[in-house]
Amino acid sequence: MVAENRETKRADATIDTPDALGRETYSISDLSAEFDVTARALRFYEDQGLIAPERQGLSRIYSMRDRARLAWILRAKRVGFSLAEIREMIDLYDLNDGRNIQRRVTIEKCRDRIGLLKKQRQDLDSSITELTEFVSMVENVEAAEAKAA
Amino acid sequence: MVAENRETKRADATIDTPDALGRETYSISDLSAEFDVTARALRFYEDQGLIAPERQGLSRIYSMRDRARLAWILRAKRVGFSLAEIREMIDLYDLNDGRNIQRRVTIEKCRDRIGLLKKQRQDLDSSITELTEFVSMVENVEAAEAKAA
DNA sequence: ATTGACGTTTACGCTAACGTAAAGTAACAA
DNA sequence: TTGTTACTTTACGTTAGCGTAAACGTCAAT
Repeated sequence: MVAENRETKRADATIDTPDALGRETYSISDLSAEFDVTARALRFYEDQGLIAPERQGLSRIYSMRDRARLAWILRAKRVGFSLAEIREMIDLYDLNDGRNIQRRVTIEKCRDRIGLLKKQRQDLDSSITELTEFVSMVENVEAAEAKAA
Repeated sequence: MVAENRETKRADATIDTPDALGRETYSISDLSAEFDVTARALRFYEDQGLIAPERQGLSRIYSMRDRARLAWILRAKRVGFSLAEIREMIDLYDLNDGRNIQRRVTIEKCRDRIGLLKKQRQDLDSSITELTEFVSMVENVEAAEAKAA
């Protein structure tokens, strides 16, 4: 909408990242630029019931809440949740606002996920150390060869 | 091959997890049981060049090294690597054994991945705290309602 | 008035990572 | 000999997560 709001594109915008210009609404290309996802993806998320921006005619108008939710969605994606799972979680949050849900189920589902995530963190740590060690190994070989020359 | 080696199935077998019985070779169903993946998956990984067990006739015979490699592959999968990426990494390791590669490229690729992994770890931490907080919130609401009754 | 930038919907296409028969081989047991 | 069990190959099917036209609306600027 506004022509030049090119505030340096960043793929790492999170839920804690406020819009530098403090606007109240965003177009689809605003958000797709800011979060570095395609408009197609955003429409797809809407199809899947993950987000529901208002409309002005046909055009989508994203609120700040929508923007925060998108950030949340993308982070969930990055840690390996499927879109279906993400929608489930969103439903849990929402339903819990309305407090008409069996909480036991909610809690157990969450606990399971937390367990999985912690496992995943271990794997991640192992991979990081392993890759790091590999790199330094390669570097050492390099140093040794330089000395031999 | 051996009928009853049912050493309690565990999905968390890792590269550091030695076989409780210290065998030297494994059948495809041994490994698929131990790591809780299907035989189909193992054959698929072979198709993709991730692993290459020996043969006895047609049957696949997995060595301890193959088993370790599989554990490694599965861990890489759990942290979000695609099979193609995993094969690349394996190639890096292998080629570096033979030391006929441009190490600079290798190192930079690894550094990039490490960066990604660290980012992923942050996201993971955020998600864990967030989910944990959500759970305790739900529990508190529950407690409050119990008091109100 | 037409061009261009931005938006829309509908709908078919594509890749990854297997699932799932179908059909056969090889060894061992009753 | 006839099963049963464990293994094989070939090959088509499936799901997720979008990509990619096609075909059209809307507004501002030239």
